[in-house]
Amino acid sequence: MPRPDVIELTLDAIREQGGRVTDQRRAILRVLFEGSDHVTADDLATRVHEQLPDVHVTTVYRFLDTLAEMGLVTHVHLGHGPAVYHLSAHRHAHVVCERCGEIGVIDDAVLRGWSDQLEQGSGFRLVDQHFAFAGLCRGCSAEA
Amino acid sequence: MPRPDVIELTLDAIREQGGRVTDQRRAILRVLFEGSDHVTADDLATRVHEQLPDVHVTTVYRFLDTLAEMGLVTHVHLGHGPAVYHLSAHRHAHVVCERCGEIGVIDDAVLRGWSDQLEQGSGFRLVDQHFAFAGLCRGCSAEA
DNA sequence: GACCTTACTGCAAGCAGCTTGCAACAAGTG
DNA sequence: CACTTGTTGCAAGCTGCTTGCAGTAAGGTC
Repeated sequence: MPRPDVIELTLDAIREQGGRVTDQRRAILRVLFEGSDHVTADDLATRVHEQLPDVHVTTVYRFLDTLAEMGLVTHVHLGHGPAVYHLSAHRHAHVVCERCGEIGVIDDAVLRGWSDQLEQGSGFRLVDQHFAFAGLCRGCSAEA
Repeated sequence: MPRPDVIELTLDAIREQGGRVTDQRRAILRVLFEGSDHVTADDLATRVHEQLPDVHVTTVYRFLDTLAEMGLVTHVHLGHGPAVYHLSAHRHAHVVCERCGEIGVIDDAVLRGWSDQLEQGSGFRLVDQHFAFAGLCRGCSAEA
């Protein structure tokens, strides 16, 4: 359970920029802050429904958008299928096993190294990984 | 213009495995072999229409599938939006500029290096990049 | 060349994952 | 309490595919 204040602080920030605080938003934040990373919008809605059964997915998407604009959440595409959302604070690049779907984390320093290497070659820098890298986890690559 | 034989050879291979050769398939192959890399299924259909106006996108998707099973083509997701297809022979990992959409190529050796590095850490290997890496090209990263 | 099997095609419909338009609602301000 | 305007739920729309199905036609056989 997160300290309640992070939620209230976020809501204050929303109010400060002219936004409004609603039960729906409070509930969504609650799930976001207590929940695991890598939730889809649909997961979020389902979990919000335990507290507030009538919140529409549309509302979830729209609020996630708002939070994204505030820089609070980001989403990542792990492959085909829906995007997953997480707090920006937990930002990191992802590898997803193409076989079993296991998610791995790529260290920031490692990614920076790759980016530097790439930049020397083609001039591209790797950014803010919005799309996960495809891979094979240890188990699956042993099997294959 | 590709030598006509690559197309006919491919069609022979299709026949050999019990597939059938149709005008549609010949036209699609023509576009695939002469065309640039990074075409969407829709692009393909449009360009096929110049020769054969009634080919349905569904047909394109289905034939691309067949060709993929034969190992001849692969598709890559460059970001949001449709996937792009190319001959497997031209396979390579991609970086896409998040700002202007420019596409860069990642050298195979480089990718292998990254994969090895990652494997030592988390055990994941990078494979066959089905999803492009997000990045910024030299121009856009200078501007930003 | 006729015949027959069965792959292929086009069309319409379906589906996932969002996004948009809109009328009803309700935060927050004075 | 009234009023403004952000927020919500719902229905509909949109993109990028995928599926079901009836009709067409490759390609082997006689």
